[in-house]
Amino acid sequence: MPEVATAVEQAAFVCASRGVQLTELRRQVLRLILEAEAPIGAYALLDKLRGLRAGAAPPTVYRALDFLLEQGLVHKLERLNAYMPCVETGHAHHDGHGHGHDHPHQFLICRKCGATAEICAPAVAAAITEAARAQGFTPGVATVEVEGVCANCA
Amino acid sequence: MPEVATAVEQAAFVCASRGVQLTELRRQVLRLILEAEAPIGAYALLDKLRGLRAGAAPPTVYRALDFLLEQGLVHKLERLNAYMPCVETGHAHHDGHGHGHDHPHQFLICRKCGATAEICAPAVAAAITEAARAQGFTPGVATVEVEGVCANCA
DNA sequence: GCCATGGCGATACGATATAACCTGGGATGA
DNA sequence: TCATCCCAGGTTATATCGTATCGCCATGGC
Ligand SMILES: [Zn+2]
Ligand SMILES: [Zn+2]
Ligand SMILES: [Zn+2]
Ligand SMILES: [Zn+2]
Repeated sequence: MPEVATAVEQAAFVCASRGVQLTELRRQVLRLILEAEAPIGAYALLDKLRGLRAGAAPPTVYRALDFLLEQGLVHKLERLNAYMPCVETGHAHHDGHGHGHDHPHQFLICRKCGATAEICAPAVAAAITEAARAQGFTPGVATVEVEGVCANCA
Repeated sequence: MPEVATAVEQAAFVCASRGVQLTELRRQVLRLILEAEAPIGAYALLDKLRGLRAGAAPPTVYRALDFLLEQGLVHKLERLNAYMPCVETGHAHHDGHGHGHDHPHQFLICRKCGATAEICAPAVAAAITEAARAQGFTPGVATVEVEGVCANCA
């Protein structure tokens, strides 16, 4: 998977430009998430990580996940308790609505094959903001996860 | 709380009309969820339930929750791993977009006080459906949970 | 050298959720 | 009447998800 290596290098560049360290452990965890074909749970990740680091324990993987989540390199799927890579990583040519870090996003989760796509639909974010404000609510981060059937499985 | 009793009776009516049983256990769990001031976790529910049923165990509460979720009487907040009553229960005079069972809904979760409101914003549902279809994805149930600050806490 | 910081190994624990098995009661139908 | 089935729910154990805490070591100012 050459695109995995590319994504890891982009992540390393992003981290370097922010003055944070993409250490070997974090790199390994990111790579495992990138190699997974669908969102992957923390303990599945731990099993795979043990192939690379004998002594890995839950805090090992959770600390790496915390870092990757903070940096916006991966996302957590709340419905699945699982993690997947952010598709926006390394899109340095983008700007505006927060690409690369804490950007608005939505997920489409296929109930047949489990494939999950991250999309960025400004119209959805705008509708949510408006609906929240209509209730006097000041919106922050919105979790949007849609279960359904993907194009391949239809 | 007279409105709790009313809501339980409405739920009983809805269940009877569907030919399913709102048993004593399910009624107790629904009542505890209705009495909670914010979304309540399964194990907090279990603690309270033990005041009513000495031998209650995790499966006791999870089975009741499964039933109440299936019937659309309560909702699960994925970000919180907690449960709250559906505000639409018993709105028999409503029809159209699925009131009372599997209806589109969104949640506004206050990060200060934890108060959570269920809203129904058709514009949000429409934007999500459109964004999903644009990807060739056939959308089903959408989880929308917005973290932010409520009107009281602003 | 000294100390602050950050990464991470290691143990333990808490919180969330399900699997597997069994019992009893009511409906159904011979 | 009795066999049969389904369903609710009790019981025990286990899987999964996530934190708290301690301590070691390397790095980098001072
Ligand atoms: Zn992203
Ligand atoms: Zn699919
Ligand atoms: Zn509802
Ligand atoms: Zn509030």
